Amino acid sequence: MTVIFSKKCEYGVQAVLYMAAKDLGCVCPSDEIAQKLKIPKEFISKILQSLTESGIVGSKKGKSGGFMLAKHPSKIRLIDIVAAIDGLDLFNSCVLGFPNCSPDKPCPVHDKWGELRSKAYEMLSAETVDKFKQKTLNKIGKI
Amino acid sequence: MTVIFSKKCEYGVQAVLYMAAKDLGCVCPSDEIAQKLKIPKEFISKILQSLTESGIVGSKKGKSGGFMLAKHPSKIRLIDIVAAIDGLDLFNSCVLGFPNCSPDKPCPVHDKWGELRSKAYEMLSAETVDKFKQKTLNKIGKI
DNA sequence: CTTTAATCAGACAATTTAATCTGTTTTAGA
DNA sequence: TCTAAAACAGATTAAATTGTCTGATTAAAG
Repeated sequence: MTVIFSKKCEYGVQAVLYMAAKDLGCVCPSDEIAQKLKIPKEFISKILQSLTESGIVGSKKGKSGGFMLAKHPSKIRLIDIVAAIDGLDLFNSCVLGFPNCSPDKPCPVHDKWGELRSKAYEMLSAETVDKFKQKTLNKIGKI
Repeated sequence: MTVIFSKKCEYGVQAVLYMAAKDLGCVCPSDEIAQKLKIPKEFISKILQSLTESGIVGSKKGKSGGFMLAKHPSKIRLIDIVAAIDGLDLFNSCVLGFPNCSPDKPCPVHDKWGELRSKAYEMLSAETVDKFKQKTLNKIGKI
């Protein structure tokens, strides 16, 4: 099982961080990304296609084509990738699955969880992919 | 999709909170719990059986039987229920799904996520189900 | 112009998780 | 003792997620 994001989302974030760690505007075929990150190639290809529709990633067809970031890495927040793939329900749904969990009908852990959820949201909103360049390069070298 | 716990785990925590909100030692048939919490009855029955094996819940067979807490509510932590159903991998797995994520091979967000994960673990370890009695009663009244 | 390597599109298969079904055993109470 | 209501056990189905396959389209390069 995954931690909080779907597999699609995990792989999507990995791929965007990977592209952000390369030279600006660099074109990456999905096969390269799949190999470097050990992700099934057809799967990451599909995910990158959906990120293309979301405007986070760009694509170039044909020989020597591939994917590239559609924006400057400093303009891509982690939350943008999550929102594009998994959506933001995660940050509005009840952590215990109670129906109609809301401030006026709070579940028992509403407040305790709310704090953590806000911190997570803030972190993902504050961090842009350019900030992870060095850490991503380190990690990729060790996969 | 669920937030972080599986549906089984969400329902398991709900059911234990429900029992903790009732009188001490009170016997609850799974049908009652299913109706009050709007959970499929065969499903919650299975979940309660597994919590019985884990020693968190006790059971009484036959007519006027049902489930009851096997320990005093002040001795049941939220993390105990999570551990029994979903396990604790959640708190050791890479949030981005990178292979071999560890302090010496950290993923790009290892530190940022680590803080949040620790806080979540601490909260679930600190909170025992007796503390949610009033909030649970409030919520159940509004489902 | 042909070949090659890429995205793209959509169907399909496999796996995991969630939920249901069928039946057995147990026990309180009439 | 009989019946009803419950846990218990195991098989099965359904749904969602993950992963694969086939083929079409596109474009660079020889």
